[in-house]
Amino acid sequence: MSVEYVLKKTHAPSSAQIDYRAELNDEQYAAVTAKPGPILVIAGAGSGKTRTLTYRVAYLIENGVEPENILLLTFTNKASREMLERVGNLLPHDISRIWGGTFHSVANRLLRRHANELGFSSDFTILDRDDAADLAIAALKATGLDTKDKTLPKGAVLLDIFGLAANTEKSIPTVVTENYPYFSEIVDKLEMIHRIYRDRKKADNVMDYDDLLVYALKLLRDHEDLRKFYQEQFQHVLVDEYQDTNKIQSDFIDILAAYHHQVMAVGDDAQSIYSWRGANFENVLTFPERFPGTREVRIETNYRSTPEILALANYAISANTKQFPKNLHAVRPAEKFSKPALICLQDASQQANFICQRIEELQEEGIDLNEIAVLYRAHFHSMELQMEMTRRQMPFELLSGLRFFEQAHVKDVAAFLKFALNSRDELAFKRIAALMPGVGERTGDKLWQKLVGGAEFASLEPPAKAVAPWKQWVETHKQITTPEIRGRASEQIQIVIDAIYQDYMKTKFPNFQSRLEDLGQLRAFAQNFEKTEEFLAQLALMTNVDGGPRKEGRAMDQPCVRLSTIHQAKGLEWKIVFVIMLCDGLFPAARSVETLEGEEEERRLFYVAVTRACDELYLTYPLMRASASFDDRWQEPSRFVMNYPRGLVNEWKIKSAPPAWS
DNA sequence: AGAGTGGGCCTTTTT
DNA sequence: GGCCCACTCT
Repeated sequence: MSVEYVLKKTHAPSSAQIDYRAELNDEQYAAVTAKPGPILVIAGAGSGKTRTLTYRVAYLIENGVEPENILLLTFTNKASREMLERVGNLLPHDISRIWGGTFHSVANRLLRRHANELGFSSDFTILDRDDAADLAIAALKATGLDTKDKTLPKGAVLLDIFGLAANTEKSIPTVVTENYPYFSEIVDKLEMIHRIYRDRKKADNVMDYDDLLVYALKLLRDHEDLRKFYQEQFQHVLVDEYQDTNKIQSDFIDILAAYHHQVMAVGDDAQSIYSWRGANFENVLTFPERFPGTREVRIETNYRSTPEILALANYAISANTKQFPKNLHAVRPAEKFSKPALICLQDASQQANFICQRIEELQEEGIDLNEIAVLYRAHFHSMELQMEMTRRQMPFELLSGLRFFEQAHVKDVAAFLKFALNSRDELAFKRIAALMPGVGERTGDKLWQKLVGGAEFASLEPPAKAVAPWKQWVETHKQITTPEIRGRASEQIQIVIDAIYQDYMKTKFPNFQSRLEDLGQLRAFAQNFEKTEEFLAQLALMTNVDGGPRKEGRAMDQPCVRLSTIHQAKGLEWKIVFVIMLCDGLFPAARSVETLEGEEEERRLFYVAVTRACDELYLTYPLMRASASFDDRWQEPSRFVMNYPRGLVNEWKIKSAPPAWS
């Protein structure tokens, strides 16, 4: 395949400002300066994956590729922003024209331009998971099925089934057979619910997360002109975390790259942790088949961790049967105190105590709190630790749990804006309606039916109790849809707060002040957008990691410990890492170890966790999980920390604390 | 009939 | 802490 025009020399390479040879190792250099064509980079943990991608982008631009001809796909907005920032620091060029972002945000960008080709209008709104689950249940009800029937799946489960079908591009029956055999009796019903759910979204002009990918791909498949346009535009497609792509994402890449064939896919099969979302690391394996002439580069030098930490990581992952052979080696010298520590505690509160105490000691040694992270399998594993840190006034930031956007008050205010923008948004309408006294699900639905039946919004008749606030809503709605204000999200938010929402909040929430401050931040965030639909889309696609402001009783920018799920920690690193709650059944999760695939994915997750650590790694497990709502339960240590070879870890003895109830 | 409230039960991971 | 269900109140 000849693609001679790609490295056209509009800038002479001699003007290069970057000394690639000096700044990269041989493996990285080979990837960064590879000739045009498909490239597969197998990069181990901590080997400079981000660095390689960043320099590759810089290299392309220095060699005359225009920024808008580059598509850089990542898994999180944070990763995308960091990479683009680093490219910007390397080059004097204007890099804002690079197409960079998550699969979902790039799909969103395409769909905003071309939604009308698909029967949507370009101001469609995006459903978050809760909204989507509600709509799925509404679809179930619409089929006439009995919602009391316990054999029918709940909204979240429906969504999982539909989502897996979308992400793997399989039919509902296939997904049910392969992944949900216990629903095979009701597969017809599931298909019916799915059809209604899909039609409802279209009628309401809303899309769920999976739809962004589904419709973006459909757009390219069904419209030859658009397909050609974007295929020609994206001369270079670069993909981070390729091992976590699923069928629909890899098809999206393949179709966009079908003209230029210039894809750089970077990944590590050992870090594939999203199979439950349809991710299939065999995409890595089959890449060379799909892109003939693929050049393979392996980056196996780890710069991040001490050899002792890496030894543990390599030992842990070696138990997996399904993996590509790799030889990840450390460049850092062995250090005296860098052997991972394994610590057994009585229960979760003693564990929390130990961690806080150790962190305080580290602080005294001069370690910055920003250099410390505590990682766990599931958000609720961090509860006792959060309480202890709060008690000690130790500043921390939560990367897991509810996102900024998912908090009720943020969603409420956003609903006003959504409905103002898209009067077909049923969920937004019903959400606001339900804020009114005496209005619940039934009344909300009746009012919606009247509206759909052609009634004027202003002439709807709510129950007597709700008349006054309803009038206020009508008035507010008028204000935020005037031509001057429509589209200006920040002002709209202020109007909604002043006119109606503030009064509601005072009566509804005990922590009214703090929520009001949240909304102030929401307003500030909204000022970054020129159009309300851009603001709302970004809000829906944003995770709390990506800048959703969160405060746990601390000032902004104050150093703090990070508390994160391992999934959220992917791609990040800290000097000091604690991995907690290493109890069998919690990590690995009980439900995951029923199959070999499940157990191996948990082990990869453990591998990801330990490879986040640069200098010190602490593995802790409580013998008993005590919590307010559960009976105390004895726990077995995680299979991932049992039977280590001698010398791999230091087992710390903690003198037993007085029982929690004394 | 449908909105609001209190008690019991269980907790994966996310764009 | 959150969700669901059953019960009570309007």
